[in-house]
Amino acid sequence: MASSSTSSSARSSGDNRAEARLLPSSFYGRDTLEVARDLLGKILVVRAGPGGRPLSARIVETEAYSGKDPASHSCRGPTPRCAVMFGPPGVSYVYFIYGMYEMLNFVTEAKGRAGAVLIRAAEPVWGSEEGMRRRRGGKVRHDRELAAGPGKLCRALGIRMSHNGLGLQGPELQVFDDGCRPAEVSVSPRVGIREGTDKFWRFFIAGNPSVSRAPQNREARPV
DNA sequence: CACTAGATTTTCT
DNA sequence: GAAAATCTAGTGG
Repeated sequence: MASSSTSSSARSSGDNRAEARLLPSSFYGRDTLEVARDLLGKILVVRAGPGGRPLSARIVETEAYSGKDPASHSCRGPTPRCAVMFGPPGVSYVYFIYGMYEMLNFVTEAKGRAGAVLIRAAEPVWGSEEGMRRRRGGKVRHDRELAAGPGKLCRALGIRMSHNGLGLQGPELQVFDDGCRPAEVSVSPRVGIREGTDKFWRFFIAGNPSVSRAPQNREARPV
């Protein structure tokens, strides 16, 4: 592998035409709904540690959670679990749920305002054979299913509670813009919540095979 | 295809 | 003590 890990460029997929640009923290310090939509098509890179082999995947499905919305962990103020949502943007928020699964979020909004985007699904770009498939237990038929859901995504990429509060500028976590723009974006109610179901705050790339198969897909509409 | 139950732990009431 | 921003395997039509 070539040197210069300090460069903001990165070869990500088989598409080397465009030079990938590391997203600055100002990208995240905006309205949560805008960040959730704009994250579609971006490349997430996860490194297990210094010298660890990177895994990368293109984000294809997100959800917005912010402020006092009853569906958001932030709705009752900065509890120990969700305190990071109130901190500076461009940081990871990882929490554990259902006794089994980690969930990966990116903190949004200016410091002091609570917001986060749940990364619900991604399309493997690099490392699916060596890393992701092994982490998923080897019983996944197609690459497109490796990270087609928030729990699956964390399993495939090796995201654990130790990733909570890490900056998205690296070295463990990075998000790149490689110039790709989703052809068509759809919205729907968020998945797995009981309150706030009236809001269409789930975003996904229409027709992408790595989008999770959620009941909400029936209610989806183009944006 | 639709629906159900079970796994299993952190957080808050 | 109950619910939770989930997934899988199983049943039945």
